[in-house]
Amino acid sequence: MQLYDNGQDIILCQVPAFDLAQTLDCGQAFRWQQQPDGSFAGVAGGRRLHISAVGQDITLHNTTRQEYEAFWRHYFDLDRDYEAVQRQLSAHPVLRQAIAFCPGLRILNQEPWEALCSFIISQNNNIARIKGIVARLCESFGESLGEGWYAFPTAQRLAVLDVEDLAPLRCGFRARYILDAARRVAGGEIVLENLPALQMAEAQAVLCRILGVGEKVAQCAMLFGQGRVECFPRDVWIQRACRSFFPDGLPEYVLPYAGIAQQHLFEFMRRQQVVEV
DNA sequence: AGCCAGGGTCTGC
DNA sequence: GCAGACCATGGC
Repeated sequence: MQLYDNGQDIILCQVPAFDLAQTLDCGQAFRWQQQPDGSFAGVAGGRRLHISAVGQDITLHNTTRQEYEAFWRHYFDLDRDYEAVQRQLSAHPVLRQAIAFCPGLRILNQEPWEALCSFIISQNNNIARIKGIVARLCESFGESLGEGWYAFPTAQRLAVLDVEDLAPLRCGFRARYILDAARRVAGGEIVLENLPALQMAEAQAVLCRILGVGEKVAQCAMLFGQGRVECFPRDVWIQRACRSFFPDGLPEYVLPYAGIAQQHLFEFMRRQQVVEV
């Protein structure tokens, strides 16, 4: 994969397995907006980015080589061999179909707090509405990045708020969940950065101390916010997929990358309206 | 109008 | 351990 730096943009040539829409609009992140020309604009890690693609050539606009190396390279998971992972998962016929359906889907390495908070908001909710709530959360309490863009608010900022302060978000019963999470993280009771060192069950138990965090939200927080690609969050779509296609559980060879398989299945099920057996 | 959405909590057996 | 009510909100 060749990299060019023209002084304004970073250009990545022939990036394997990277489709912007499949990756940024698949329900794993909620802050990317597709532009009329098909490119995407958004914020991650307190940084604004505009990203576009021509074929497999990807351009990161208005960023630097340093920012790319320090952040975006890992955020877009560019050091993982997705073709090898996809080959391994494709041993199962349904996964082969699901991967063929969105072969350019990557799992983003989002910030731990943003992932946790976003998926607390996701519970018993739909993606369009999650995006709206997250947008209002950032506009209300995130640091301004100029021109109407805002960082995701820190746990410290949210921890001092009260339920009434979150009323404009219209997030319903989730308001007190957000505040409970923010207070535990800001107070140091839960150090998200330390969780990857724990066994998965142990890390999950820590996350589940937060009000409104159960197994599914914890698995999402670890998959999307802590690089744990073996996590397998089971939402209603994945439950249906498992009932239909994996009644005896996932095959052994899927387990190390169950989270990647999961995201392909999620898109395959919800976008294709796959009928249950 | 009723059902569903990237679920979880609380109560009661 | 497990079922069932309940939780806010909005799109269909």
